[in-house]
Amino acid sequence: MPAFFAIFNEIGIIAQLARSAFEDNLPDGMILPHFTALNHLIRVKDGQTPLAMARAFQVPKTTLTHTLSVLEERGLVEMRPNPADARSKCVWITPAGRRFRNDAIVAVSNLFAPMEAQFSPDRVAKILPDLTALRKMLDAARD
Amino acid sequence: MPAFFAIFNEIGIIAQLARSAFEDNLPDGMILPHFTALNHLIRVKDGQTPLAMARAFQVPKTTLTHTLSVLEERGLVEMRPNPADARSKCVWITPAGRRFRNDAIVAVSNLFAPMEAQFSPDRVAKILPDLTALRKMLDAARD
DNA sequence: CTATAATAGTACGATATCGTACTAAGAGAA
DNA sequence: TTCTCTTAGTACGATATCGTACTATTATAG
Repeated sequence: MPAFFAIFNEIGIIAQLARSAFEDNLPDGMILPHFTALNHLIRVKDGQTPLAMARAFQVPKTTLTHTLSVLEERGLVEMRPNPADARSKCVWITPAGRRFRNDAIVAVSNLFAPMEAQFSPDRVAKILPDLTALRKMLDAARD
Repeated sequence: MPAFFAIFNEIGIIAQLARSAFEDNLPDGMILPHFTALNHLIRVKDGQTPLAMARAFQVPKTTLTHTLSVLEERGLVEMRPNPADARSKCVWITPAGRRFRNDAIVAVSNLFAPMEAQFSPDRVAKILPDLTALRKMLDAARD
């Protein structure tokens, strides 16, 4: 029993610490989900629907509505009607949104840089596949 | 750059999925932090101050105040004055709190059991030290 | 001993997350 | 076409998290 318990516990703590450290490097009032949404729009593509994004992040769609409304208020994304479906919308990142995301990437690089001395990228690369397998297992278990 | 980014991203997703799955197995209205607090009081010891617990969980003390007030309302913990310091309190787990925690442990065991077929405890044990090292590094970086 | 600083906890307000219920629109069956 | 079911998004309310500011108490400097 304790094996999974221990590992998920450790992972939970790491997620919390990493998130905290990351958010300390974001401008005031911005939090991880704001960055995550913008990053997704660039890494995957923009013009997606809010629902598609909610599924990608595994959060309820009401949570996404809220996150996007914040980003829209701050001019980091733009919501346009979906030409293919009048119920729906498409989310586009703005130039300001791109700038914000790029600045955050720089900040996080500075945050991680000193860690590479203690924890080599090789070592990171070695655990990543196991974590990915773990994630896929949980994802599948979610039926 | 992408190494740490990728690993913290994966860890964040796993934490979210595991938390979700875990909370689905808790009674209505109870969430992970409620269990975490009770579990800590048993695994470490009860009679601790709220501040000591807040530090252990790396959350603001106001968050702990809220969590403990919920647990107290539900009769799962008891707050008593700290005989050594009149500003302070001590948190004691009640028999109902112990029952709740034990039930949750059983539920989570059932949740993890089917996963052991796909992800052996051996494999889990192999990544755990790396995760612990990662956690300690983040903890230290937090100055 | 007294004045000041530090500490434990809480009150309060802002924002985040999420569940339920609703509206509007699309999809499929008869 | 029309009736029904599903889907996309939002409104709303409940709870969680967290920062700031406050009170009460303790520790420390002088």
